[in-house]
Amino acid sequence: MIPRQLEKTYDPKQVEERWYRFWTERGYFHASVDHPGEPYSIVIPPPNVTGSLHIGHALNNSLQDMLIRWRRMQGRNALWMPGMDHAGIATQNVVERQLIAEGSSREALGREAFIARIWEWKAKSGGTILQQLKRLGASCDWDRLRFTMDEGLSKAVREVFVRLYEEGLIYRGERLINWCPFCLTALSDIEVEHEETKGKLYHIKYPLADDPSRFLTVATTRPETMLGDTAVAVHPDDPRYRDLIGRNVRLPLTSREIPIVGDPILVDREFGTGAVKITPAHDFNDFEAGERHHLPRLKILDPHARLDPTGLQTAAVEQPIIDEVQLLPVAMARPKIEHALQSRGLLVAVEDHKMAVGKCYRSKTVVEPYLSPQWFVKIQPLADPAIRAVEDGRVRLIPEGWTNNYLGWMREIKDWCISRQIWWGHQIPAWYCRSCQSEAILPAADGSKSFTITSAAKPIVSRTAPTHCPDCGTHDFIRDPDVLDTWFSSALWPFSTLGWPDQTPEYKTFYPTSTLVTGLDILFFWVARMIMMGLKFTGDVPFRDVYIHALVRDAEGQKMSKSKGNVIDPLSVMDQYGTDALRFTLASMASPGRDIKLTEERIEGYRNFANKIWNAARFILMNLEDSHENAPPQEPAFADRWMLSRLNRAISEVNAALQRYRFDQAAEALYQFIWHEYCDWYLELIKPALQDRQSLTASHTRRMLVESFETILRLLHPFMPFLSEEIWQALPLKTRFEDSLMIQPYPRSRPEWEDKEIEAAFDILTRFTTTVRAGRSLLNYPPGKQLSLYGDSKNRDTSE
RNA sequence: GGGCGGAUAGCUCAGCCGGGAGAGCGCUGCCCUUACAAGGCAGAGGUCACAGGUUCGAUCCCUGUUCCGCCUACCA
Repeated sequence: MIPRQLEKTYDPKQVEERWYRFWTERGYFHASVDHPGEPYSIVIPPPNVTGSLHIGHALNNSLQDMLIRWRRMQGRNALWMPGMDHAGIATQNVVERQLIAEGSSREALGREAFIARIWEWKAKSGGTILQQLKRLGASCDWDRLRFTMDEGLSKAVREVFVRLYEEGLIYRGERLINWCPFCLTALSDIEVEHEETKGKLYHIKYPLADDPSRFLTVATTRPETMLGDTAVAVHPDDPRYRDLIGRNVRLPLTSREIPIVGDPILVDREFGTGAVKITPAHDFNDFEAGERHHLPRLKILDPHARLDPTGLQTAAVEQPIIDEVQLLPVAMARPKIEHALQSRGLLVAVEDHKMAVGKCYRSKTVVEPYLSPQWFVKIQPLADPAIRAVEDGRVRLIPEGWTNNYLGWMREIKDWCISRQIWWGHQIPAWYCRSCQSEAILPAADGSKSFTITSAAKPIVSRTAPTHCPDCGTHDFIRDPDVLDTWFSSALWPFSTLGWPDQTPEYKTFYPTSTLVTGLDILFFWVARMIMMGLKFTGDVPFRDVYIHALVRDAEGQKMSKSKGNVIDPLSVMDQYGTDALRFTLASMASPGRDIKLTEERIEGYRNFANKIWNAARFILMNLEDSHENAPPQEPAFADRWMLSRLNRAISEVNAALQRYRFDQAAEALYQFIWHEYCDWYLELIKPALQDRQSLTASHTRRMLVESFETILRLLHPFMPFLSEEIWQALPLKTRFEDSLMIQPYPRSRPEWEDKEIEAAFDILTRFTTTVRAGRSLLNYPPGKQLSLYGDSKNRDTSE
């Protein structure tokens, strides 16, 4: 049976799929609640159902798999919980685009049929990423695969929503929110990406109502919104304007007069002209100022961010102006307004101005502040415990440098807008009685079947559809059409996937989870909210450690994106260099505090490393005898003792590094030891001893070779699972071990292997011995002190 | 505007508690030495961004400057 004939170069294609199937068929990935080991659990950051594997996923999931495989080999009851996210807007957009290509639309289909269509799509082409994760070697417990729209998870969502509502931590109200005019839905603050943009600052003269010869000049970046102004603010202590407070200005282009108010919060005397227009319905600051001064809110934009004719009428805009700008998108209306002001001599100046423009993180459309009835989570009562949990170390952020970021953000956190005006997602469990709330339920302006539920409507929030109205007893309801922010269900992920709200054995065993591995980009979207929800509903933190890894960038340090054409596709990397090479590369580059600039050369280098190991295996297999080795134990030779001492050091370093999430250091230690110590020196040094195959020395050396190499393979396995398994299976160890490397014990450091004297002697020798060949004669001396290397099986490093 | 991180060999980066300047790739020279040319051996290559300070001694600690990147923010 041995030596086995192996090819000169390692060919991952021959290997990977075979072993992955082997592992799954034997159920090695399955974590049982009955397992005697101490639980170790990780929930996967659920990839979008629309997603396909990009390099960031590859990094994120490789690291998780390393942790899981390491812990599993240590004897822990290791669960890696896999799943997918329904990804509300992203998924809806995908299917909607298909419909449009077919000449249809979601409106034409209607809500139910549209949702059915998405499920259909999901069944057919959703979740390709899961197959790709398998190629990566991910040892997830696939039996437990969850989806955020599962019945179980939906139940958790309803439970949380209803309980928060009943406690007054969820409310509905008309507020100014971030609105995407393309997606036609509300967004939360963190779904808006700010981008520095060159804009203009327009200085506009507003004539005083009682003295048209005098003007107040305001500065604005958005002149078109002036049509919705309901006041002008100045600083109450500003001597230039103090006397004007309380008087009115005539708002140009309209027939309205609006008051001049004093507002020290809104107005910075130094900026612009020291006078600010107030447009409460279309600007966040102005909204708040409007509340302070009890100003009306005039909404002049429609949901598409076009000038709304009805709104303009209400705002008493002059008819010729209405005719000119109605139904124009804001960007097109702006020059018209600018021109109108200019022709009346009211435009004093236009200067360049830098500003941050908010864009939708999905569609990249410019986001509008928009007044509409929405649902909110009152966040402060949830944030406080989440702040404390990090402050007192119950949740540890790694690297800890992010802790301050987290705390800073959490202390400034604002209420979370959780309603979205889309169809795909968890529909809000709120109903309205048609008979007693009829005044608050308005038919939609566009004449469609839909309707608008004003903020005055009184919702009935319930886990299931209500049977009768508690107020009037009738049973004619409409359900709130909104769905929840995708991140609402994600926030429950660590416990909803384990069966909560039921007290399942899985929940009791694996919650709180041990480690969360995530990128910085979703620290606030996701991590912070999981901590808040976890503490609120389970009374415990959702995870102990949060390992935050870097972003993967291209060789120029640019964020990878399809539009830039600079993506490194992990799938083609795996095709070309093998999964193990990719995994090892990502591990080696995962040093904290720096983004990863991935280059193909680096991957190639670790492909070579895999090949090096492969050839070391060939060398060992070529030297083995067909018969079993039955030589009596003998003390190891000088070279053996040196190698064992170094191996022991590598074992310590790898374990310590993994313990601290220093994947880069673990990879470095493995690389150094295996290549430059084990291969470059040890394998060379023992060659003479192997020459006389019949000799006792050769027999002992062979045994030492197999033993040490087997340990190396176990040490390597979390990083290069496929290669290590392939080689391990070829080694003649079956009589002693079970059938897969991945359930073998992970090496632990063995103090009796440490031998500082030998190491020092070796260092001195190699300083004067420039070639391996010369070193050989010196180092292959007979053994010095006795070492019980083989011992009996009890002494193996199998014990926990 | 506030905060964080980075600047070390041609390139990509590592350097944990202050004392040796390192790795991979690339480059040069010699080797198909019976595991591996995706390899071996030998080598060249650095004012550790800049300016001060602390110290017997600074890539490392402190201050400031410059340049990059990221996060965050309502200056109209």
